[in-house]
Amino acid sequence: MTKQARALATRELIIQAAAQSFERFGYSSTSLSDIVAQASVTRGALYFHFTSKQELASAVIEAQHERSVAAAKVMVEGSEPGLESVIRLSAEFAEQLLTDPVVRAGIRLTLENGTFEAPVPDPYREWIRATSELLTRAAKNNDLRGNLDPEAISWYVVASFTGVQMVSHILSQRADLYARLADMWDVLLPGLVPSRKLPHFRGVVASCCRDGLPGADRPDLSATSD
Amino acid sequence: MTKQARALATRELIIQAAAQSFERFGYSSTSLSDIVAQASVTRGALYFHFTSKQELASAVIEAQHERSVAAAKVMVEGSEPGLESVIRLSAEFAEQLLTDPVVRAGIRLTLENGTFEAPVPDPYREWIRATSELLTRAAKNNDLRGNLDPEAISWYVVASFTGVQMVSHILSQRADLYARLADMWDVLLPGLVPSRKLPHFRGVVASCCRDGLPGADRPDLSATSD
Amino acid sequence: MTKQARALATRELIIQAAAQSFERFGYSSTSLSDIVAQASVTRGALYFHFTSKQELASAVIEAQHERSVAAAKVMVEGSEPGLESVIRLSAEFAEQLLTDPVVRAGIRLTLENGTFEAPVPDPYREWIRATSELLTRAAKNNDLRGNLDPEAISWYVVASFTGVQMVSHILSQRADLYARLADMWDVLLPGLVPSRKLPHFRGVVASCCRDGLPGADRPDLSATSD
Amino acid sequence: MTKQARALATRELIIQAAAQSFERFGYSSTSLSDIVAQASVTRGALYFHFTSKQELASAVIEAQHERSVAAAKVMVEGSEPGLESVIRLSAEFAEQLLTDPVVRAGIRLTLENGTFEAPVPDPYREWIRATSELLTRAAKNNDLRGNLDPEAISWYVVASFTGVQMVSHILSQRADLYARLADMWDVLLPGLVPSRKLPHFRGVVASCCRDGLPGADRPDLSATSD
DNA sequence: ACTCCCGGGACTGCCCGTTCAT
DNA sequence: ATGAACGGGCAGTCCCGGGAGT
Repeated sequence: MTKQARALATRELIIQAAAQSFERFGYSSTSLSDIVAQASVTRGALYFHFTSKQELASAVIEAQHERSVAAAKVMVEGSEPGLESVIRLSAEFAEQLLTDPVVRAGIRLTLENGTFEAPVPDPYREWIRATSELLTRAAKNNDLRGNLDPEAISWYVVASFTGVQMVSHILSQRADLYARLADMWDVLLPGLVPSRKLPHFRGVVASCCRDGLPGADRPDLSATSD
Repeated sequence: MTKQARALATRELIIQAAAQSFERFGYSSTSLSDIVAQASVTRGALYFHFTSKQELASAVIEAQHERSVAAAKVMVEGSEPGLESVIRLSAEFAEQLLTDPVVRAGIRLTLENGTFEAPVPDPYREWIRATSELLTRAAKNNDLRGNLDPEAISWYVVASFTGVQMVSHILSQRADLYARLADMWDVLLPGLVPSRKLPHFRGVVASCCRDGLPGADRPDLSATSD
Repeated sequence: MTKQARALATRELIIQAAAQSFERFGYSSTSLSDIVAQASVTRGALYFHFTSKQELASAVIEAQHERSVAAAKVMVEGSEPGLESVIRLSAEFAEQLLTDPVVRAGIRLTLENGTFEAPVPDPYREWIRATSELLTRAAKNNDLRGNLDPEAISWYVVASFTGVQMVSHILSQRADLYARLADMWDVLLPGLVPSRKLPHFRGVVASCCRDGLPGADRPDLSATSD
Repeated sequence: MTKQARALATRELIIQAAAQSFERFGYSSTSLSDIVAQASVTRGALYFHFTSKQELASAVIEAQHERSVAAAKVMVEGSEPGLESVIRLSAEFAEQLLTDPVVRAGIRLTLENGTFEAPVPDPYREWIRATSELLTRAAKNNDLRGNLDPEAISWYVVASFTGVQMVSHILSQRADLYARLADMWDVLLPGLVPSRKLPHFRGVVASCCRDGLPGADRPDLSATSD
């Protein structure tokens, strides 16, 4: 029992260390030496828990997958009105990205997908599905303008969030993620909700995404990039 | 002269071959062996034109950068109203992504950025700047709802396009890119333009993004990913 | 008692499994993982019985050694005329090779000897000695032509059998071993025994080595080897 | 040209070094580090000439194969009577084994065959074929007793030589190889040739195999092996 | 001016034989 | 007799120069 607990801890330690390296360097630029050094374990220990680098990467992805869909599940099973949930969910993902290296690594690994031949679970389908569910609920609640297709919007909301997060990553290491997320909803909401409910949802966005964060300025465009 | 022409052709050939490999495998999983095999040149030839793998990757990025900003420049220097230009520009980028391996490779390499220590030009700032320019023009033209900040919208439009392109890549190898891009504008436009002009811009989107494309269906969400 | 019996059974099981791997892959290409998988025991169990891979290999060799000298001992202590015994002994060895993986593994490990620094018992001296003993008896029985040196013949008979067995192994996986062994005696006997006794010994060979075996054809030489 | 000569020399150097290690340790106990150290070349040089350890081993085997069949070919194409050629051939092989590490390594690698999945050329078929050719000639020359089957004898002669060489290797590191080879023919000839020609062939054997060699004594059997 | 053969090392991912606490 | 961890070493192969050749 004690043994197994310790083994599990080691396993978790390795995943954490791997996540940090994968996040920084990507899959193939990360060497197992990096990981074992980070985790302060020996190669043998690593090999005991994961028989290949590939398997280790998959474990990281799986861990991220779990956490992400867990957050979505909480929302879907909750009783909050649909659109509020979607907004909160986007903020929740933002927080995961900012606080959890495993999530960041998982996202990066998923995007580098081409490297893997083995099909790894990609979270995008799940996110779109969850969002779709919530937006359907919102439509029943009359929180969505008529003539909008919940499925099309769901796909786009997920893609949009993905882009916001990535560009924020590239241009500011995600320092301005919350602010950019708020901008995203500012632009989106008027097209999504009936005018009379706009103030309400603006409030929801404000409560989720504007918790007195630093780095809210958009990047200075006058600086050339090279 | 003949020699130099031939040399230039070889250089271009190598860049093409490199782009194809970089696109598929990413920077560090691509070996120079892959590239020389693809291009049917010897290692020596490659080494003559590019003194390192790093430099070769930079050349690919630079080539993509050139093509992308060239497209933007055409729009900025054109006389077409601002918002139309932004829409057309997004379609133009979509086409580049679908037809030009160098562009796809450049995008991927830019995203993998962490791998490089050398600063490579990132195109996002340029795109945001160009978009901002165009949207300011649109505002003067009264094509934008009042109270909208062109800068915030520009940032978001670029990020949004990035996300659309990436998620389309992940879920359908970009087969449905045009359709998803049209969906994006469908969601965005109502929040951006005065109601009376909405039909007009819907038409612009339709003319750019709906050229009878296959693969327009959104992915089947009922299929689990693993 | 029960415990010890079980322990002994485990030990034997491991030796069997090890023999099968050693026979197929040789000493150093065989991994302990192979063996523990084959034997369905844990690494720990293996290390309880044998403190090193080396020792395990030695145990296999020892087991083979035992069985081989046991057969020889039976003959030496028996009362059958000398040359008959030698012939029967060769057939007995052939059967051991065909039926007992431990014997095959032991032979292979002995030949790879260079790998070991520790001196392992080699059975060749014993076999030569036993044969020598039996042939001396045959000489006293006037079954050997005059002027033959029993020692020289013994050495050669053992070497000859070794070669027959090995070439049969290489060219037919030992499928034609009995037939080739009969051929060997066919060639040897005329030089060894007085002419008048030749028919008798031919009969002995026939009774030992021609039990209606398949695969008796010599290999097709017209087929090139590559 | 100069370059190519240098390259060829390097290649040969590597094969020599590999042969020495393979001979001593066998295929899988030999590490590439051993070989590059022996040859004083870098791994890069080795990798340029041979893309895998397997391929290097095959090159060694091939080199040995060449030399062995070359010797056989000389005999087959010569005009000497058949049986004399066979005897001389056996002596020639003995000399190759004693003087040429590549031959010794090739033999060892061929025997360890099980390790390789790729079919490597085995020389045994060729040797049997050549011997068969020569013995058929001998039969026509009335140097063979009637009723003997040249094919059966050929197979056996090759196997017998193999065994002699191996047991000599095991028991004396081949120090007594010539002497044991002479013993072999001493035992074999009476059964092979007509009595009246026996003295002649005894002379042939003597001229080939008794060049004043050390280590001619048979091993001391009284010493136990462990 | 340009191409390429040949070689140089430094890693990488893998996996092996072993031990220690339980 | 087990599960977990230990290090070291394996084969492979990568990215890169230097010098001859065209």
